[in-house]
Amino acid sequence: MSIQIYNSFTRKKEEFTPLEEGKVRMYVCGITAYDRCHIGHARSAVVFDAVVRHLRSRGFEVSFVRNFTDIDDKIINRANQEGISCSELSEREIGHFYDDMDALGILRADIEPKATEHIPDIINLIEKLVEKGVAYEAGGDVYFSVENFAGYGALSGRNIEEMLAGARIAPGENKRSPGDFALWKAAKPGEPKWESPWGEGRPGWHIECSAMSMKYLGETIDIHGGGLDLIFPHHENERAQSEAATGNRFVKYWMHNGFVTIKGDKMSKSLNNFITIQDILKEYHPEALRLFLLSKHYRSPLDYSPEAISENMAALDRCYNAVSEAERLSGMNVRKKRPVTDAAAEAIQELEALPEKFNQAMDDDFNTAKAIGILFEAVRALNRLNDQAGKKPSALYVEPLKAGAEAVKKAASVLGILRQDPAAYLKERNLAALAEAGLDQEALEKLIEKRNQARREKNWAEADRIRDELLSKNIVLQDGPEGTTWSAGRG
RNA sequence: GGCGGCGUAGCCAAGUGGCUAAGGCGACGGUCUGCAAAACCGUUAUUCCCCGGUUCGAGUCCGGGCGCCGCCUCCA
Repeated sequence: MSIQIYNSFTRKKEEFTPLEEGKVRMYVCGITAYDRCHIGHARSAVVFDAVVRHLRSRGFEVSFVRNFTDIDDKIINRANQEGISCSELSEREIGHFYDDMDALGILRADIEPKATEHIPDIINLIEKLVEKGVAYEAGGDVYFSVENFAGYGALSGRNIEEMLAGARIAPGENKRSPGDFALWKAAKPGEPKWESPWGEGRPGWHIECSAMSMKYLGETIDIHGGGLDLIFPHHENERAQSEAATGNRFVKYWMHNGFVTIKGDKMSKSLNNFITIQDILKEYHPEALRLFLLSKHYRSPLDYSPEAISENMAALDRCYNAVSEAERLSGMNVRKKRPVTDAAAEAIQELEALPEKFNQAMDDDFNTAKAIGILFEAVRALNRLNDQAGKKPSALYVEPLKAGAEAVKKAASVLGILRQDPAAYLKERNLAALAEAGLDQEALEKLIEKRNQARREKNWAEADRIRDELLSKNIVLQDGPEGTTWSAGRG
């Protein structure tokens, strides 16, 4: 069974056949480093992270490039507002980007190039375009002439006439035609600038991705990704520049993720309805955010709400509990070798089928929603196995428990969840809840002992009072055969 | 106006022609427990926005409505 990818260019699912067998060249447009990242950025990052993880788990050698735009109008404006230099601003925001991405468990790209470090490559590419007659210099600017590139608009599904009808030339621009876009912008006073054959200036936005993609991955690459909003004009322009320069196809598969909406509207700076990754992570575990971002197919819109993240937190807890319990049970020293129950045998079979089913879902255009469903079914099977192994211990459960826990963790790792040691995850969560309740472990143990004393005396009212008091502080008590344990609630 | 997408249970969400419409959250019942919690088991959409059509057969294809959203300017 091959991998299918929805190609935005052809608007249908296609069988994925990389240019070179077993290898994948992939480029994803990174951030413009001028502000904190919001959930929309997180979605794009998490989606393409899952793509890379899955391709690698399927045995592909992936060369993954993600750029930083570190010179741009937005950066210049923001730096001026703050009274700092553009490089100070972009360095700071790249630092914030890494803080957020590391927390989310986003793998680093193999190469993470910055526009300002590739000015000579950009200038070379522009020169090539000027030589070929598809770009022209005007007043220190250089523009790409869209009318000289046949097929402009093919990616975004629009034709030149329509676009020209609506487009206008802004004051101060020296374009010949309203559809043309800047490859190089002449320096204005006080702006960062570089020497070029057309005088001092700086690169336009689109050209950097073409230059860096071609430099590190070659003239044609397998996958180029980004948010849906990049299709036009960014990717349309990238494609035009690159193919005009080389005469070859630029990208084999274009992939675009859908937006994060909030109350149904697109999250954006102008509507002022965005929420930053940093803010979410103050409230929620990063893996709960990841699970939420992967809970819907990557091309569909995804509506954000705090409740939605909470729901995923509950599901994540269940997964960690199951794996933790399986690991605990498999570590117990049991000598008896009584055969496993029928229910356990069924659960074992289900767990054995997990990798195949999971891969099938992911192979189908990275259907993470389906894959998560399959993972959760496996978690339920693992719990069933835990149940049986706990009730009637047998040495014959040890291997299936270990294998089951491993299979669940392996599948989860493609989604980038269950990355923590389960016991450590639960402990961390519990200690955080304890701190929030204003208790320390000793005080809690005392309360538990006090309650157990009451229980021995069958003073149920007092026992329940203590339990309810702790519950109101989000500490849940569980009475088991081996005594009373406690854990953080899901509040 | 042009182009594109979406409408599946209380909520979120998979499913694009055919066995019982995945899965999660929530709710309810059972096992366990002093009672609970966790876990497990069971129940929770005779039906997929509406109306027509194609077909032996449609949530899935076609036509027409209604509703929502996005792109067309910087945007993941």
